[in-house]
Amino acid sequence: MTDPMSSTLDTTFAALADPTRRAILAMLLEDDMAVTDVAEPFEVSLAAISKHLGVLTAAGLITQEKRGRVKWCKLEPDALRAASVWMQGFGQFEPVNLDAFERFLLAELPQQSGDL
Amino acid sequence: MTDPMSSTLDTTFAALADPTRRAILAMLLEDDMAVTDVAEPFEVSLAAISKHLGVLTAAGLITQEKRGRVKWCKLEPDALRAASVWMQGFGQFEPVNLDAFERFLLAELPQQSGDL
DNA sequence: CCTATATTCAACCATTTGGTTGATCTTTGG
DNA sequence: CCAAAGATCAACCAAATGGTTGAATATAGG
Repeated sequence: MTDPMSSTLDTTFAALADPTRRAILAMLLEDDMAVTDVAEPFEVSLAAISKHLGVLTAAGLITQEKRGRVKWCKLEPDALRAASVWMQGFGQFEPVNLDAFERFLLAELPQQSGDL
Repeated sequence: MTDPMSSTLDTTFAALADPTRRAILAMLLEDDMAVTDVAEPFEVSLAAISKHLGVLTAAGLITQEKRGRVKWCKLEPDALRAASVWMQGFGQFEPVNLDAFERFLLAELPQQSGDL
C-alpha cells in the first residue's frame, strides 16, 4: 500500500517550486482575487496564469469559485500543513521571524513599490 | 534586482517534490550513507540515484564527501530553513506532532518492515 | 440583442525531468 | 599488478512543464 500522503507532498512541493505560483499565493494572502487581477502584475499571458491557478487548485493550495463571469481565487493555507509537518521533522527551526517573512513575500512579488 | 532567495526556494521545493528524494532525505536523517547504500532499497538504477543525489546536493539539502572510493552523503537540514520560514508565513501550524511525523517518514520509505 | 469582458481550451513549441544502458574513471585489496 | 567495487558520465528516450497564440465559451450590460 503506497502512502496517499506521498503524492500529496509531490503535488504540494511541485506547486511551490515555481516563483510565479509562490507570488500568487503571497498575493492571495492579502485577499481573494479574480483571475484577471491575479494576472495583472505578471508579464506572462493570462492563459499562463490560468494554468498556474490550475496547478495551485489541483494541489489544494487555492480554491476557485465562479460568481457570474468572474472566478474568485481563495488561498487555502491548510493545504500546506502536511508539507510543513514533513519539513519540521528535519529540525526545529527557530520560531518564525515575521519581519524576515515579510521580506520574503515582498521579494517574491513582481515589480516595484512595496505596499503589498 | 531579483531576489536571490527566490531561486533558492525554487530549487529547494523542486528537490522536495520527488518521493524518491524525500525518502533519501528521510534515510539520511538516521545516519550518513554511501551512495550504493542509499540506492539499495530503491528499484531504480544506481545512475538514477546518483542523479537524485546531484539534485539534492545542488539544492544544498545534502553534502557529499569522497573518502577513498566511497562517497558519503550527509543531510544538511539547515537548507530547509528558508523554505520552512516561507511556508510558516501562511499560517501558524500547530507544533509538530512527532508521532505523525514518524508515520510520514515510514510511509515514504520504500518497501516493507518499519524499523527505519 | 449584441458587444465587450472574464476565462478557458487547443494546438503547438522548447526545455526540463526522471529514467535507461553501456562505457569510463578511480580506488582498493588480494 | 590487476580484477572488482564505488560512482559518475554520455547518449538517449518518453513524459511533464511553462510558455505562446488564436479560437471558443459564458456572462454582463448598455
